[in-house]
Amino acid sequence: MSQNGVGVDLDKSLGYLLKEASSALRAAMEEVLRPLEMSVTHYSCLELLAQRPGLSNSELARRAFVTRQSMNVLLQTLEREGYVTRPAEAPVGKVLPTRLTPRGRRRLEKATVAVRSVEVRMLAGMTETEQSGAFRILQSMIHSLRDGNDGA
Amino acid sequence: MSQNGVGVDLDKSLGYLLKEASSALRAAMEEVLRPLEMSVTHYSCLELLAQRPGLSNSELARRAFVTRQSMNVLLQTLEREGYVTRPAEAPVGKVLPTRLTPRGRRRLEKATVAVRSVEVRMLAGMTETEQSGAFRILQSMIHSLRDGNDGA
DNA sequence: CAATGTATGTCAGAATACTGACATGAGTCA
DNA sequence: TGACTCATGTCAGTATTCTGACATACATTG
Repeated sequence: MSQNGVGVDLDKSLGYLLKEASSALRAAMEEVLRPLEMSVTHYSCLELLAQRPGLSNSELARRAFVTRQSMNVLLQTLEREGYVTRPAEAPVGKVLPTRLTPRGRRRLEKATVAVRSVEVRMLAGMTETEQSGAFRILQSMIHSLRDGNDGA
Repeated sequence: MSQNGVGVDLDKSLGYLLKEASSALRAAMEEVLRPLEMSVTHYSCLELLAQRPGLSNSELARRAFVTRQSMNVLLQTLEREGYVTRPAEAPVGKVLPTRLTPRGRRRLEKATVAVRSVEVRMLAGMTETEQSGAFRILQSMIHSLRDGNDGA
């Protein structure tokens, strides 16, 4: 109606839709995690550690899409509350491998169930074929975006 | 390798991939906008106003995926710097329709070109069919996630 | 072996976004 | 008309994340 032909056209932009979907997913996760008094970032960190025990602070940060400084303050909190442990001294270099405590594992279990329900809901109405199609397409986007990071 | 069968399996999770893609897109946008001294949120706001002149603060907030309080402080900044204008009094109700100034429009133009190049890069390697497939799939995810927001 | 480059953990301050709260205006309904 | 509900704009305080900076540890290279 009031399009001025500038060219991006948010209604048809895949980038905008990507942001919208990601935002909706985050909101849905926050909603089911709130009763457990856990934030999305907390959950991500614990889930990462369950699947890759011994991950370092920096590695966790990269995989949770935050800076290592942010992850560090999160880990300090989780450590103080007894959900994760880190050795006092680094076995090698400065890298401190982090692990879930039994308490952390218990805390994660409920959250995992809640979050899985969200993912199931998100996938509702999509066939197997569509799901693997979505998988490929998202990977393609990520790859293309990362490529030109330092390109002139 | 060290999968413990918990069930989510981030490597195969569409939710995780969605977050990864969204994060990569945001990083790419930040990179091309940095030389213009503009943040992604600034750009989003201006682009929204270009396509939908007269949008209110609350509407802008919803479409930029931030709270109306955050958008309000952003608008105050943009207004002070002369990129947007709002009437001193609301024509109807409390809603203040916001509009781009010529200066704001000029500022947006360069940013639009930069951001479009990112979107083009993201779409590289995808056929037309894949792009419309991605569009449908993302819309499906959004719809499914919004549905259960007030369920039990 | 020494120099350099890269990656890590961490502290401190700044920027950004959020939650809570309030008053105001419009719509609804009896 | 009056009570009620809802959405908006805005102020204030809180929380979260980021940027900048530093020391340390390993790998590479001459």
